[in-house]
Amino acid sequence: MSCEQETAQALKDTGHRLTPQRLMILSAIRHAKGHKTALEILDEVKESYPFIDASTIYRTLNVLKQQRLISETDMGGGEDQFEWITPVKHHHLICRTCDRVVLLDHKYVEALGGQVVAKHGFVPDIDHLALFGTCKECLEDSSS
Amino acid sequence: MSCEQETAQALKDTGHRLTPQRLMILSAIRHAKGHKTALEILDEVKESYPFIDASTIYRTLNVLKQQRLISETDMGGGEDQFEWITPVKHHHLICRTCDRVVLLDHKYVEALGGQVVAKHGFVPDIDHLALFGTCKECLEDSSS
DNA sequence: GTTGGTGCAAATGATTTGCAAAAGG
DNA sequence: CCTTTTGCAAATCATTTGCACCAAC
Repeated sequence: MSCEQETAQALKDTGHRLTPQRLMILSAIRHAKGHKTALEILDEVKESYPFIDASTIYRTLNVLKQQRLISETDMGGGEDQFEWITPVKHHHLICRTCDRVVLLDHKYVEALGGQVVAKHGFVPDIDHLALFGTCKECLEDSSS
Repeated sequence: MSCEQETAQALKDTGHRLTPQRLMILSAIRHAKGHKTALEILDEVKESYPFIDASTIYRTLNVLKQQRLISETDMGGGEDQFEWITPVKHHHLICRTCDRVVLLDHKYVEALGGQVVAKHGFVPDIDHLALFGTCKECLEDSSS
């Protein structure tokens, strides 16, 4: 069974329907390199189907989020970022000074997650963490 | 020098002015037990000074955030939470199922921060982290 | 058919902004 | 004085919602 079909089945199993709109939205998110905002997804789907409405995007995104097929992250800057959840997770270090974004390997975050489970029995869904701070370059600039 | 005066000086040093409105907003945040939303702060200040406007709250909050005197956290649910930054930091585990909020000691998060610095030279400002997931109780409920 | 989904338009609600008046230093 | 800050009103802008129609299953 292909990945697409698995997703389709997952939706059906939870009483949801498979519509062309949803398939287009799904495709837009899955084929994105990184994250996309709801409005970016809207624009992309509109290219092949101009009748799509923003409300359909938001409604579908909420369904996918509930199914934990996608993650939603507030990376600062108004619009939330949506991304397909993959087994290989990554996180972001966002510089408050220059807005640079540095990738953070999941293993560091995984360690935190493990401790949270051990200590509190709470299982965190850390699919996509965004940490704000100051990057190496800006630190060097400010100290010089 | 009292804490209040230190704050006042910090603002002055960066070219900001000390107005009664700012002092009231400052007081509302500092005396809050936990976090407060911008509109909650607005309501509180309005009790003693009804002419205060929401825009003043937002503008002041942004100034204080830039000075890193307060932290802003998206804890889900529309409005961001603002909180006075203290040396004793704490974090939250928020259950997606029952909305319960569990406190997380800073030491676990501190370890992650240390690794980020060591690996990337990036200094994260993890003043108030919010992790979403499933709490112990809800996990037990769902498995029974 | 029944239920869930869509498009449209209108509403919502937090946050922002332009501007003239007021006040801090 | 000069510049920042304020209050007010209006504007933004992402997201949500009510509703009639349509489409999955």
